[in-house]
Amino acid sequence: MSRIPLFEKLDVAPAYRQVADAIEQMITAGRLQPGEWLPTETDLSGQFGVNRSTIREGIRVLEHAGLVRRDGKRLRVAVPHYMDLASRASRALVMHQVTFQELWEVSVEVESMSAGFAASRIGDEGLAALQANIDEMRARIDDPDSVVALDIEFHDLLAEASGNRALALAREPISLLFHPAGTTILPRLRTQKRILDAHVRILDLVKARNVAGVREWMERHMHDFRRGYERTGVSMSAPLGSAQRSG
Amino acid sequence: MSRIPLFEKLDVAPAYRQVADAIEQMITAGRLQPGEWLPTETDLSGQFGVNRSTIREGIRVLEHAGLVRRDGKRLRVAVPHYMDLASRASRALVMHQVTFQELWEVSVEVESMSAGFAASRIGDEGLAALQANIDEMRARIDDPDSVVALDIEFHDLLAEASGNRALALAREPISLLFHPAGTTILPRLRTQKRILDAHVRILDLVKARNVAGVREWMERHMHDFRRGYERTGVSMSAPLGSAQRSG
DNA sequence: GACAGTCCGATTGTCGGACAATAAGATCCG
DNA sequence: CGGATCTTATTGTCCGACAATCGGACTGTC
Repeated sequence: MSRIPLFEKLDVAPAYRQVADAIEQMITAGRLQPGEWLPTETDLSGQFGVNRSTIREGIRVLEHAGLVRRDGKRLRVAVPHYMDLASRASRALVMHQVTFQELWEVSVEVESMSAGFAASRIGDEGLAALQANIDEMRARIDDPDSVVALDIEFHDLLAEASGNRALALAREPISLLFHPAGTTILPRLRTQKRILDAHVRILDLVKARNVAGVREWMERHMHDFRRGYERTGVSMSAPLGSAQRSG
Repeated sequence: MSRIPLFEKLDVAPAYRQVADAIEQMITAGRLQPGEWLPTETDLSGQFGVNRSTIREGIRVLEHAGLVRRDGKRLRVAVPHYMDLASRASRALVMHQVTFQELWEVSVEVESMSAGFAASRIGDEGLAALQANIDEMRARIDDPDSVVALDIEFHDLLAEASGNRALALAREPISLLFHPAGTTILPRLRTQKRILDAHVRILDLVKARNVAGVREWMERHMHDFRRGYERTGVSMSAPLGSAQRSG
């Protein structure tokens, strides 16, 4: 059945894809700097020698990939922010029927890592932001939705303060998926106070630059979350999204 | 200047985006199952009441996002594989001028995690694949390019064997960026033998289901890599991609 | 019956031209 | 000089068209 291929599979990419690839390469090669204006569609149509419709199809791709952004009417080159990718990544995870077990396993260590780096590198603004987050959570302690949102924000702030963008990128899709999980758990269990206490403690340890301590407490905090999840009765090994339909 | 807004900012998204969103939502809501055929462009054009060109622009977006795939001529719904996203994620990292330091920091723990899970869950096929990888590396030990590729494959295999897709997704963009790093290091340092030995050892520990041991060795292996990188003289805190232009 | 060759319809990829809406730039006016 | 007005460039969308190509039916041969 499978012979040694004599010829390479010749790839005749449609024109719109070639257009997208060409522009993309131009950008990644640095010949089009972020912030620069992209030529107009008519212009590109002339340069590539293809119809404007074809150009448009190509541009749509780049636009959605976050490589070019619409500023007013015209297009300019942009650096894609992770967030654009994260949402698609988490959708992929849901479609692959990833379980909460998998999600949580990774999160324990990733959040611990993130908190650890933050403890060693955080600056004054970072500390202030975390403090503000805690204050607000204390004020809204009775509103489960707010608490969930602030909980996630707390972790996001830590990740930001970690000063490691590779880490931020890696954890973002996972973080996104914790939101629906949180909203299903909290209202049922009313463990808001417990979350707040953990955050206070973690912030204290971050302030003290206690890397080992903050990592330990973060792990404890995550285990807490897991226990909460289990107590709702939703199976840890059920695919995500089965219990969490976000409207 | 800024009054209390009387009306919400009504979001008049262009038609092609509405088309893309509508189809995307149809898919994520499960009303279009993966594998199903998508209606033809003319058909969609009729259903949405917009021109076919507009439909096409919308479809391009989904296609590039990996949500629909071209099977022969027509389009069918697909589950996006991480790999589609990973390449874009790593490009984002490069454009954000992430440093090797950041990359490595995360990798130490992520690879350790991945190896640890693999040790506790790997099956016979997984072990066989790792063994095959090692055998091949031994055979090609004198070809630096092959060794780099096999090195990365070894780590990818471990991640796959970890049985955690969230982890696989998170580490993939990082893994991709290690490839150029590896190709710059290895030919200069000739540490192929050292890599091979580490892999052998790691596989042994995985076989022995020794989670703690495998994690420790993986960390050692990663520190080795870091030392190699440092010895090339390239700064750990220089942005990725400055030294590593992949043709 | 298996197989290759041929024909036909459906579908995509691409094209050219067109027009309304609107943002950006230029111009005029106080 | 600042603000209102006019122009122009550019995008978003449409229409209609055609060649290329794929899938499937149909046919003839062995």
